[in-house]
Amino acid sequence: MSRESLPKTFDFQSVERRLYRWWEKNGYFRPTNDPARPGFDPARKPFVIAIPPPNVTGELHLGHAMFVSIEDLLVRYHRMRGVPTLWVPGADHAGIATQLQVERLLEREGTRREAVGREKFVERVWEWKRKYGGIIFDQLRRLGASCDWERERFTLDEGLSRAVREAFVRLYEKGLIYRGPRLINWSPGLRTAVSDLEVEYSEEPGTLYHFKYRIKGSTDFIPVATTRPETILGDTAVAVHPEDDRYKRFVGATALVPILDREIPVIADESVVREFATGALKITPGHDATDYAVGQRHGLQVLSVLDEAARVNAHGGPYQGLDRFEARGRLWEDMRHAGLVIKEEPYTLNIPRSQRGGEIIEPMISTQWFVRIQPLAEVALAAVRDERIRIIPERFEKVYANWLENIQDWCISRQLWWGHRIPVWYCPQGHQTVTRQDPERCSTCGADHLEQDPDVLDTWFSSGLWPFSTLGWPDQTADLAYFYPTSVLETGYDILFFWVARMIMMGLEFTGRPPFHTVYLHGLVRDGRGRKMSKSLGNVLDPRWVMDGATIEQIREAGTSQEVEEAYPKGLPAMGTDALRFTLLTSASPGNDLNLSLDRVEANRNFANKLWNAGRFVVGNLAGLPPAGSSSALPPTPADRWILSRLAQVVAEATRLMEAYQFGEAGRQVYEFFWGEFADWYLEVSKVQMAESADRARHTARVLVTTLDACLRLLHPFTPFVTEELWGNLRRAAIAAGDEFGPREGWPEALIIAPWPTPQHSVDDNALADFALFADVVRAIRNLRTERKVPTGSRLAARIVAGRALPVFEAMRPALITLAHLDGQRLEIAASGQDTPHGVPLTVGPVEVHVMLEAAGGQASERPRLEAELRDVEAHIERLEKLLAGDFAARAPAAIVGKEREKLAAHHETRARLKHQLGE
RNA sequence: GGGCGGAUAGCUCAGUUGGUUAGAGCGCAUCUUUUACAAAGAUGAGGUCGCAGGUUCGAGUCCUGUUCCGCCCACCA
Repeated sequence: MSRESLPKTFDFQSVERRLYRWWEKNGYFRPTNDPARPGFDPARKPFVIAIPPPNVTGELHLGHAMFVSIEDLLVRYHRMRGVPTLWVPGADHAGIATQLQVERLLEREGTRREAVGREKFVERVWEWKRKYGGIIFDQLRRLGASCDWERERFTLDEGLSRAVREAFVRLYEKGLIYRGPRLINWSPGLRTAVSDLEVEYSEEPGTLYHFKYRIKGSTDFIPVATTRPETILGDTAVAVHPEDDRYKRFVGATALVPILDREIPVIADESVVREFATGALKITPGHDATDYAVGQRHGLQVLSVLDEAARVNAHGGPYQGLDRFEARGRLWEDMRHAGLVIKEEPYTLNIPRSQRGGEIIEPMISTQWFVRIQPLAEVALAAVRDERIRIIPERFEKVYANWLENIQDWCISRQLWWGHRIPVWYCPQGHQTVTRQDPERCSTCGADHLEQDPDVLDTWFSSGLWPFSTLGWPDQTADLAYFYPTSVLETGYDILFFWVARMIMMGLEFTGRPPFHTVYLHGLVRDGRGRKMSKSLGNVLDPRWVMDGATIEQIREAGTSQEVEEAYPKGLPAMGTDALRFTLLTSASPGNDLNLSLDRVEANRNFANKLWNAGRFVVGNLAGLPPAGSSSALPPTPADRWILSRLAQVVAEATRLMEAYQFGEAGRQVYEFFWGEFADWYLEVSKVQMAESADRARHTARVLVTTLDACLRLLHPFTPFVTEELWGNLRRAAIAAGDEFGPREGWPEALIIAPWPTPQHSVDDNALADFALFADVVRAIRNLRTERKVPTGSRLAARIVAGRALPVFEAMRPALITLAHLDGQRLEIAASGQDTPHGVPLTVGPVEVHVMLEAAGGQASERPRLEAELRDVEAHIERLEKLLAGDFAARAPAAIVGKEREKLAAHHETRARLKHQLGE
């Protein structure tokens, strides 16, 4: 009956949502040991992951699919190992990204944020967040993320805002936060400062402008080159190398800024590269980082010539009000007329662009808040160096160290409205008041007219607190005491500096402990040809299409590449969450980018279906099982011993690999075992065994249940849905079939909380060898059938000279007949051959097989094949004998040498067989 | 300029303490719709593991050099 109740293909579409709701409703995502609940045991060590909080503006993409797959795998694995497990979900308010969304909304309404006003605007953003902020969580659920949703957090919620405030005040009080004018990266479009990390440099063709810097009171000039002529307006020195014979006589002279005729000094500085361009350098401390450093060394004036929209300001004289690029052109033309232009040459520029939107960033002097990062960086560096934190893959430890060793102070203020307002108040005297509670009066002079700093904090400031702020910090909550530090921090290597390093710094600073002991970094998901997925390339693959399918119209509408269209002209078939997860988990290795191929996802969809059907077979057989006969104690068959030995090996190996963070290999091993050994071989043999007798059937069913159950458990962290659904059916069928089919400790209520398997049987090496030989014989006969084009339906007679493997072949006789399509009436199995060999001779190691092909050619035609085999074997023998005669036998480990000796012995045996068959 | 990664079958990729006949999926060829599964089964073809040296009894795996591709960091205008 249940055979009929299970559909032929796995209908993941309907199953996935149902199971997720069921898991969540039953509370399986909550930690089994919870400080808030009765029976709490503080001594049990939990496994904890803080989710990398997606942006509230987020749309599900393959990066999410990747992190959910890996983190959910870890979480499910530890949960099954019986460890109290917590995965804290949440979202990031994502300052700029979210503010832009709402600004765009206002634009459509025909207004702007400045017109709406700060308070109203922020309210609009909250409104927007309430409306769309939850969508990303539904999408994470779709991927199977088993987070504890009752602990969901948001970087801008009340508790986390308090944490941010506390962190800021503490750093301020320690003198690690300061405010001041510095050269920072300015985004003229967004009108805010951004951090060094938010700037990307892109090589672009441009021009190097050569011109004359006139010397005051002389007709002499110094030739200077620049890529940005408009910055001439802000020059406050001309620098030459102190030992440059061409120019050193000018040092100390006064130069005249072109057009403006402002007087500036000529200085000498070692940093000037004599060989580059003209060998003389104009210094613009107000708009160039290098020049800023030179200016600091020489006490030069710092002149800002651009306003916040990157237009020339009053210092620019006649160019005031012009956009920087327009000013560039005008100034250069004016200089040409003034005879100051030498030449223009094509030059490749390294242009700083905003990571968001790509607009050109202008280095500018601006008063901002900074974190003095050195002391924090040193502690963070030590934590990795002394292995309190381990990074996987290891090579990123060097990248991490290199960054922290050369780190610059962190600009944390942003001129935005959406975010954590900087908790600093100014009185009319300009005193700063920084407190945990909003102050009434100035802490210095007592003035009661205070104004709060208008800026907000960099989003990463709050994310840096994430592992502990989500657990209640700064309050010493029970959650914080029990679940902190977290265990593994898993994320993409692209935010190692942005997020991981800052969490480590902040965690150590505020809690005195590393926020996690392991950092696992995954690579970026790229398209099938290795390109970054981007809207402009039109190669973005939406994970929802992969899971649920997409029509060709949907794909075209999203502007996805030809590639997908060509491969799937009728649209993408639905392939399910499990297939996507398994693909991401098994085809990627840590820290390496993955070119996702849809073929692979499809193959794994087929794997899910394979699981489903093999499971269906086992479940169906349980339902139709005959009642037990008189003698229920039967010895296991060679096939039973083999599969249970292999299962024990696979369980041990998969567990070892999971512990070693080699998830992909663990998944692949179980895949190979399930499909290539259990389904392809044991299942086929089991059909024969089930038909033998009632007792044998029940016995075989137990092996089937044991193996399937273990495989489903091993695979559950990878493919949670198909395994849970199947396991539920298996459980029901097994319970109905009798106690003997259950695990000794009974069936748990759900796979998600079932214990991770441990090896239940010892590995029987003889059983492994016996079955390998059996399978080789079957393959050899099948091969012959194909080679000789024997019709599928016809059965062949055969004679097998099994030697010492006789008992195995006798025991496997019925399976041999079925799998090799032999004629049972005319199959002879003997220990040794007495007669002249007849039929087509095959040699499988120590076993000699003669297959009777009535219609086929004579025995003579077999000579070439047998001779070829003999040559092959003799080559092996020669190689091995040479190997064993050399230093190898003396120097290699005994076990390795022994293995080679065994191989040699087997080859000798084969050679004897072949010679015998050739009549020698 | 410094650092890192990749280069393995036609394609996409595995291959973690070096073990001697290198694996998978897709694709390809031939056969099969046999009651778990055609999203399948059976059989097969296909690789001097980028190149050159070295260490070792033994190298895809370790070392050195080198070529191509990609990434990160960096104050030569």
